[in-house]
Amino acid sequence: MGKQMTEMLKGTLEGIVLAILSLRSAYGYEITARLREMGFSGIAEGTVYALLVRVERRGLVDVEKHPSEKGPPRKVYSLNATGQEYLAEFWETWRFLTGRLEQLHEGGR
Amino acid sequence: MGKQMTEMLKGTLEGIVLAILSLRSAYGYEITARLREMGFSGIAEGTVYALLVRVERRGLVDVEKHPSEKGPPRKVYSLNATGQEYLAEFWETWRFLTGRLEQLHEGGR
DNA sequence: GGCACTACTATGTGCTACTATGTACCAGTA
DNA sequence: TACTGGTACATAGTAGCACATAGTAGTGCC
Repeated sequence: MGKQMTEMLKGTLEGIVLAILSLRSAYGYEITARLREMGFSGIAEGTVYALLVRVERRGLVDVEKHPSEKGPPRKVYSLNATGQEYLAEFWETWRFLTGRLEQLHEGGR
Repeated sequence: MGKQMTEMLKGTLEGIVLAILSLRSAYGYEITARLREMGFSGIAEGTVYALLVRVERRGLVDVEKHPSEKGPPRKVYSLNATGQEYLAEFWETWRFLTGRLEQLHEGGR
């Protein structure tokens, strides 16, 4: 991963994961895989799990344990009402930022 | 400042400041003021100065001292060739991120 | 038995933005 | 004179995040 991407992901990765969960429930390993499919090839597994622990502790997601055919049981996360509110705020903040940056980028030519 | 914004600015604020400098040279206090005009009302002065020290140390900007009518002399920063390359990378990384997030946002409805 | 894949957990590090505080210089004003 | 407010820069300490690394543990295949 580039250093720029690493820094830029701070703050946004959380929103990305919550957005993924808003589409449908998922477990950690699955989320990591989906991120890779999306092109975030360098995101460390540990990062995703740590993030999930955080959002769980903050009460943004609900958790259920499901047995897995392979390996240890899965912790399936789903976005709850608080999480949805938080995600809405995230999108607002994101829109503000993109607005300013587009402005700057266009001003540059 | 919202907590989300604070985290999201990590990695992007640097790009924003470099983008400002790519339009024209500026000094710290001026940059802070321009950020406030842009709507980033909560960005601390200290943050901007620390950031400028960083980018100077990394050789992304050139510095000149100019006397000021008021207060201590100004340190005027201007983006050099290395900085311009770095900024170009920043825009690429940014475009990648916005692409993925737009995709997610649209998939959400 | 060794390897690859699934699935989660834990520790320590580096980087960044924030808060808070301080220095210093000048202009206006009561 | 003393005080306030604006200009201009600097720094020490804190919190949060992504990373690297390592470990546990089960399954299936050759």
